[in-house]
Parts: sequence; C-alpha cells; structure tokens
Amino acid sequence: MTERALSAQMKPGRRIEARRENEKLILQAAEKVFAEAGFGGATMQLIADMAGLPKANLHYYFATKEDLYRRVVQNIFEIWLHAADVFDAAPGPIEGIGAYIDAKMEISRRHPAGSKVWASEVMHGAPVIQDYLETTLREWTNGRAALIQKWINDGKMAAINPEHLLYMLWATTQHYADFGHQIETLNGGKALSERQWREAKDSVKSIILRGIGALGAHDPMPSQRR
Amino acid sequence: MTERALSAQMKPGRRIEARRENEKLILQAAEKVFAEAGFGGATMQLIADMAGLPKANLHYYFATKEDLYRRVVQNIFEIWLHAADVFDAAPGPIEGIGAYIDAKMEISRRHPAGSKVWASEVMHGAPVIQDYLETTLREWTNGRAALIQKWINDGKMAAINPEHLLYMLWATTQHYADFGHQIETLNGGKALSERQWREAKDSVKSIILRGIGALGAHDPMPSQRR
DNA sequence: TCTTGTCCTGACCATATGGTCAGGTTGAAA
DNA sequence: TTTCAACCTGACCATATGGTCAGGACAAGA
Repeated sequence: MTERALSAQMKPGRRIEARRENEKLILQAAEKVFAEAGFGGATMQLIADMAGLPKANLHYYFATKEDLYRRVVQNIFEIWLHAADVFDAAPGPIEGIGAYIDAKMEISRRHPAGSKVWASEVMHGAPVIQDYLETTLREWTNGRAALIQKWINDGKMAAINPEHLLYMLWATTQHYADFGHQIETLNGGKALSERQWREAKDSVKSIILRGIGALGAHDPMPSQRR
Repeated sequence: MTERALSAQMKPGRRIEARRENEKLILQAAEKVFAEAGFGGATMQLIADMAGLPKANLHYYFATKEDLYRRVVQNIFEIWLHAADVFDAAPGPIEGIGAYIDAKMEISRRHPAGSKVWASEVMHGAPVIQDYLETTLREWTNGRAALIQKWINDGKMAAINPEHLLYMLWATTQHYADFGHQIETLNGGKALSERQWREAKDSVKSIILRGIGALGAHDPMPSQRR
C-alpha cells in the first residue's frame, strides 16, 4: 500500500498540509480584500500581504486574479445555498421561513465579507457566475417558490407572490452584511451587540411572518430556541 | 444692466449652456460606469468614451477621478433623501410607509445605476461619504424613528423596533435596483414588466404594512392611485 | 543517500491608467 | 474689431499592477 492519501491514521503529510493551509490563507485574505475594495480595487499585492505570502506565491496557487476571485465567489455561493436546507424539511412557513431567516442572518453576521463579494458580483452583472444564476439558483428558486405556493394552497399563509417574498427575504437578511457599515454608523459606530442581533432577527421574523399571514396579529413569536 | 445671467428671456449663453450640458453628460456616463465596474474597475477613458468627450476634457471639469465619483455619490444621496418627504406629512403608517415604499421602489426603477453606486460606496466602508452618514443620515434616521415611535404610541401600528423597520424598508426597496440583474435572470432574462413592478410594490407594501400591524389581516390594500 | 517533482520567490516585464501640460480655439465683453 | 479668459485636447509621463520566469529549496519515495 504505497497509496499515501488514505492511510488509516490520516497523517496529512507536510506537503499537502501546507498546501491546504496556504490555500485557505489566500482565500480568506482574498475574500476580505475583494469585499473591501471590489474586484477592480483589489490588488494581488494587498491580498498577498494580508495572507503573509509573497505575491508570486499567490500565482502559484491561483493562476490569475480572476481565478482567485471565482473561487471566493463560489465558496460563498455554496454557503448561501446550504442555508436553505432548513427550508425544505419544515412543515409550514412559521418554521421554514423563520429558520431560513435565522440562517441567513447568521451568515450575514459570520460571513459579512463573503456576502459583500457576492453582492458586488451580482451588482456588476454577475460576470463570473452568470451560469450559476441561470441554472442552480433558478432551480433553487423555483423549488422554494413551489413550496411556498403549496403552503398558500394549504391555507397556511396568505396568497403572497412567492418570488417577491423570496426577494424580500434575501434583501432583508443580506442587508445586515452588505450595509453593515451603515448600520454600525447609525448605531453610534459600534457593531451590533448580541442583544441587538437577536432584536434584528426577531424584528425581521415578526414583520415577515405576520406580513404573510402565517402568524396572527396577536400570536406570540415562537422563539428560535428555548 | 450688463449682468447677463438673469436677463428676462433667460437665454443661457452658449458657454454656460455647454458647460451644464457637458457636466451632465459626464455625470451620467460616470454613474453608469461606476455602477457597472465599481470605483476601482471604472476608468476615466471608459467614462470619457461613454460621454463622447476626450479624456483630458473630463479632467478639465473634474480634477480627479475621486472628485467625479464624489459628485455622483452626492447626487444619488440627494435623491435618496428627498424620497422621504412623503414620509413626514402622512397621518399614519399606511400612508407614510406606503408612500415611502412607492417612492423608493420608483427610485430603484428609475435610477438603478445610482442605487448601485450608493450600495457600492457603503459596502466599501463609505470612504467618501462617511461624514454624511454620521450627520445627515443619522439625523434623518432619528427623525423618522421618532415618527414611527409616535405612531406606535398612538396605537396605529404594532410595537416594532423603528430602526430595524427602516433597515427593512431600505433593504427591500433597494434590492430591486442592486440585485436587479439577479431578479432579471430569474425572470427569464427579461426586465420586470409594468405589471410585475406593480406586483412587486404591492407585495412589499402588503407584507410590511400587515407585518407591522398597520393593516388588518383582511383589510384591503389601499392602492397607490385609482 | 540519491533523485525527482513539487513548492517557493526575488527580480523583472509589458501594459494600463490617472493625471499633466503646452498650445490652440472660441465665445463674449468692451 | 480687439482682447482675453474660459475652454478644449493630443501627446506625454510616472506609476501601479497583473503576470512571468529562472533558479533555488525541500519533502518524500526509492
């Protein structure tokens, strides 16, 4: 058994361990720089400095700036998509949409840079992930829209246009990442506290769930966890 | 009366007319290019070409790329702020917030490029309009939040956190500009039709107004105009 | 230990870009 | 008609940036 990769004790070997490490370092730095400066404003030198590697080394791992950028965008798209897993298993809009809002708010909180890169990419006409929009995202959207329509038919919520409801969910949750700087400024220059994040989530869930008639005007808001 | 500027028949004079014309041409082109490419990705040459002027001429009107950019951002901020005029005179949330949503949706529709530039600026940490955020926008926000709080106290809507409600309004309405490309792609590659825009506005208003308890679950949605 | 292919990097290059400027043009005041 | 300041622009420059490459270092299999 000279096959090294799958040895039982899983000792990675310095070589591939370093590779993994460096790739991760570069991707993290790239995400941050792309988020802060945009694709055009980001420089390989800046990313290199932030990653603590010589610039030429970046080009060893990622042939071009665009390749690196593409990887960053794909990574966040992956995260984005998986946030929807909670959506499907749910018996109704209160659980499904509620959990989806929680998940997406958490992404905005934990991956603000990724969210910004994604927003930037779409705003500029999706030059590198247009095909994903037309395939994966379209299917995803159609599937969720159908589920929402089913909830409507079952009388679990009011007759809302499912697409526009989805846009509203995306818009509202991503706003806390993309416009985080504005929110922070209006919050006296301080990042939202734990309590404020909870308040944000509750506000969003409360307005939307009541707004789509899934929650009666005087029903209590079911907490995320108790 | 050698004072030329204010002659009764208001003949502008070729000189200043041309100046106004060129400035407008440049600003329009710049808005578009900045929106499509971001500050870093935009080039003076591209803006010049789109405006149909030699590059050196841009620098006659705007000393630096940053000056030009700043003007573009300030312009959209102005439009943005004035959308709120409808907010104040309103007797309650149905009229006030309803009209505000209409106004901001209309901005997203008519000035998508400006909206994107604004979004980009904020996303990148507001390098050029930070002071506006801290002064004008903060005052604006506090004023509207107070008004919303008053509506709550008067029993005209549920006890919602006013700031988060405002964020939601901004997020949802701007989404139709900033993520217009995504929406268009999901719409089969076609821009939203007149009917779809109306549907979007109605969906947003319906969900939010019901969500904040300003509209009973079965009240009809008051139309914008009839 | 020897060999080899992967990994790493300082130095370098071609190009693109923001910005300048000298010199020409032109509208309009006198 | 004269004058002149505002306006315009082709040509140019300094710099920044994405990307290349030759040659060295090093892990790991034989």
